[in-house]
Amino acid sequence: MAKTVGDSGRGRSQAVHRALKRAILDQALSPGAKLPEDSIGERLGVSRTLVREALVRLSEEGLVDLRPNKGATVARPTLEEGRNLFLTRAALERLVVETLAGKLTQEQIDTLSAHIAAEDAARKEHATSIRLAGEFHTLLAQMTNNASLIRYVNELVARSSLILALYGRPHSSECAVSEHQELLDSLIAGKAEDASKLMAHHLDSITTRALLPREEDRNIKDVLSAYAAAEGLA
Amino acid sequence: MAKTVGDSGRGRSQAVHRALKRAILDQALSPGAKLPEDSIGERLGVSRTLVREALVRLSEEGLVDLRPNKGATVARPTLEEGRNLFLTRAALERLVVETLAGKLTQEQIDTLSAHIAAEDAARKEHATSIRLAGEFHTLLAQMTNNASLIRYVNELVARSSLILALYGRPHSSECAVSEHQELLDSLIAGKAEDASKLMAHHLDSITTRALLPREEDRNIKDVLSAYAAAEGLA
DNA sequence: AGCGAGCAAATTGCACACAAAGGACGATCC
DNA sequence: GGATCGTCCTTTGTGTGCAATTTGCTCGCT
Repeated sequence: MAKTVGDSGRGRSQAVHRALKRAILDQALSPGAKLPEDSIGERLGVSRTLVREALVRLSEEGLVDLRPNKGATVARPTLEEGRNLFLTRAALERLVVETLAGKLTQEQIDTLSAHIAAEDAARKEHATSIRLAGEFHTLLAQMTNNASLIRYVNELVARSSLILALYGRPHSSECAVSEHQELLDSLIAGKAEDASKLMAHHLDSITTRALLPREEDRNIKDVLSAYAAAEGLA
Repeated sequence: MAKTVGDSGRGRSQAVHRALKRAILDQALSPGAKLPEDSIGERLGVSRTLVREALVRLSEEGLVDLRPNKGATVARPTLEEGRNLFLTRAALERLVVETLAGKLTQEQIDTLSAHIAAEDAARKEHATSIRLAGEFHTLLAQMTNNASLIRYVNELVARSSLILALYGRPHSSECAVSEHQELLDSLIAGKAEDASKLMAHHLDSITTRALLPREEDRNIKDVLSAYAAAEGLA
């Protein structure tokens, strides 16, 4: 394990954190997967101490579930949580666009345009395209210079990947590229209202069109309660 | 500092976390204060390991600054960050009231009314009154059943205490009790628009009326650069 | 005096060791 | 045959030791 001095500007636990985060977002580790401290540490060449620290951080970010004495697993949000999450996202991203409308510098505009082009180019590769779509949103957030806003949007976008991984329709293009373009146009034009509406619609359409329940995890309780009722139980 | 076995459903690091959080919010530890792992652990009767874990959590919550090799200090947000934070809060709490408008159960209404009464009663005690005012907002968030929303509002409310501790006008009543009452009335009446506006105004008035710069920490760099220029340095 | 090298104290970074909890498996007892 | 209990094994919880880094201070040099 390369331990070249500059491993990171900072402690190695950050490196572990990033590695795991990346793995999760890439779906190399799928929701529900166990994350034993030992094996991870071994694999990454660090002690459990550091892995543990990274796991704590990830759990604070909502990417990992940490259950006492039972260890860590990749988070497995419910569909309900997913919907709520997108609601929260909408609230925050609304603030993003309101802040940005009419205030983008040329440089920022270029950055965003380039990104949209990249999204368009990568349209075929499902995985890449999801990642890029997310990045567009974090990119926007970044431009607000509002630290807490940036942090939360980043976090929610990351978690959205999990949601989509679990409940996303197989081949839907979750973030229509054209919608990003329209949004950008509104922002440039300084039409805060329009941009706001577009963003709201954009996110809303994900929950209504792209998310759908999976058979295999209709809540066990729900399933059982139906059967229970049929049998006059509970 | 009760340390009775049942400390919490969970590990003792949670207890440490809560203890520190409480201490910070009570301003027993003021912004900028050093938080050495050793002394804290000693004082709380746990090892550095647990303290460390708690500190990591607190830093994720933004209550503590964690700098590599330099240890932890109670966070010291800038005024600018403070303003942005309230902007973010407004965006989220807007969602809270929109979600809740016209949907409160009688029980919830009672809870909120009782809380407002308590706020009114404690109006004299500055510290208590700040805490209660914050709790009103977290209470509202709680009622949305939206996990991420709840988490973020809690976090932001907590951080708001820090901001107010640093930049709050000495004797301003940061959250006018009457405003909470009005807000509740609108929510009960199901007037989402009104409630939304009230909340926005409520939070906005804090930033415009209650926050003011402090002399002693005009950004050190700014201050110094002025002096440096005067002296022909840098 | 002023300045910097270098030493010493305090603190963090990290790994490891041991204790305890949870779970799997098999023996035992109705 | 099935349920229950006990034992072993795996994984987590927590304390402690040692290395590394930072910081402040002293001392000698200019």
